[in-house]
Amino acid sequence: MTDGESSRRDTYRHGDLRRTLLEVGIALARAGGPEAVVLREATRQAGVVPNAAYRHFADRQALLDAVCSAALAALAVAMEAEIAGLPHDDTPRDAARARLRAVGTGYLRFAQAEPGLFRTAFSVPDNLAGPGGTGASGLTPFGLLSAALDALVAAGALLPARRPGAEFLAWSAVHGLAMLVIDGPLRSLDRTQTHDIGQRLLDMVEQGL
Amino acid sequence: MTDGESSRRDTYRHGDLRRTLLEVGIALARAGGPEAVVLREATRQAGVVPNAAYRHFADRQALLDAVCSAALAALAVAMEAEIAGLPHDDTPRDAARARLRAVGTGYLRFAQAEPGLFRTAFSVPDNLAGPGGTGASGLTPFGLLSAALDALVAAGALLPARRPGAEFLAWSAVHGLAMLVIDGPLRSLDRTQTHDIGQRLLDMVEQGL
DNA sequence: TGTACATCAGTGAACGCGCGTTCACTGATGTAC
DNA sequence: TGTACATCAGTGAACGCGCGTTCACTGATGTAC
Repeated sequence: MTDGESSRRDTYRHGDLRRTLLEVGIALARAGGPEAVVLREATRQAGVVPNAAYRHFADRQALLDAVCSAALAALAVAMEAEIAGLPHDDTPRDAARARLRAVGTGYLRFAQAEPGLFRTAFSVPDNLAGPGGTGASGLTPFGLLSAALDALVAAGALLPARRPGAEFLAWSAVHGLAMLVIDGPLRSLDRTQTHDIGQRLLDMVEQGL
Repeated sequence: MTDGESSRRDTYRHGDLRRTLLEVGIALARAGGPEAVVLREATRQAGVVPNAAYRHFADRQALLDAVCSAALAALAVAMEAEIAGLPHDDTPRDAARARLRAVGTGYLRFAQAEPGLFRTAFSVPDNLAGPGGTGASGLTPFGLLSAALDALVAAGALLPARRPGAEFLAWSAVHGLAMLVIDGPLRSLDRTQTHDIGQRLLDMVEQGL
């Protein structure tokens, strides 16, 4: 908890410790990835004694799960924002193609802008297709990808026979690039370069699907 | 150290503690990934007091680096083995295509067969393009991919204009699938299913490059 | 409107754990004579 | 071939660290009368 936040605390009761712990946990994940989400550090920053966390989370993993859901939600929001920025005057076919690209671009942008949260979002694999972490549309990142591919089929830009499992192909490509960019040998590239290679990758996916 | 190994130790001197620690370290990484490479556990299994490790490695990171190099080497060997199994009577064009596929297939097979080593290989990103971890050909995994792409250009199966940076596109796709399969939502798939989706992914790369 | 009381959020102290790492040491090895 | 000695690989003991988690507690809050 920052000084600004701790001044909120007029009594020895905190007020909304659960929310504060979650926010601090997200900040920790943002800065250092999932392994940085440490109970003692979270309570320290919340201005509270370590075991106070157990009033609100069963254990460390429960806090991490909550942070992980929040990270997935943030990713979904970033992807939705990318879609929202699209022009509306395209043909249905072009619009569907642009939407798939936007999904991929949003994913890559988020990974680069928030590597800690990105790594956290994928640290509890079960959450991926699971319930947690949706954006305004109510869809998970995976759901957004699936919907974009469905739209591609509906617009006649993807053969229905190629549809099954296509999310895993597209996802693999984009996820792999994200990993190489944030943790791997491409991490020294700047924004422009990664954007370019990202677009080439999305060309490859579009062409290859 | 196993009982078999400890019986080698006829004196209080170990003989080849460096090698033993490295081998134990590799076994730990195989079983639990990079975070399982723990100095105290390695010395325990080597039948030696914890600080004995410091005669052979500057610190824990130095041991991990060595294990990481070994993991990269094992990956390179797996990829080379996949290439070596290719038929020799193809046209140069088909042979070059098959070689790229073999590189990808070897990568995916290794990731699934040895997830712990695979994760360890990528835990010290600098090693990727760096000196450590080559196979019999003297090439790193990255080098094997580059060479396969060069051969594709030489055989006329890839436009030279598309060659620059192509390794990152191909690598992204395959690396992403590997991650989804070992840590992500595809980890419940069996060998056959992952092989199929892997081949579809390689189709996409071939088509899309 | 005022008082008695149950609830339960946060306290204070402590636990055991395993880790990486440092220190001064001992005693088997291999070399020089 | 035999002896003296320097080297240095492995020992034994200890350190400080930060972690997650458990325990019995206290005192502010909000509700029932």
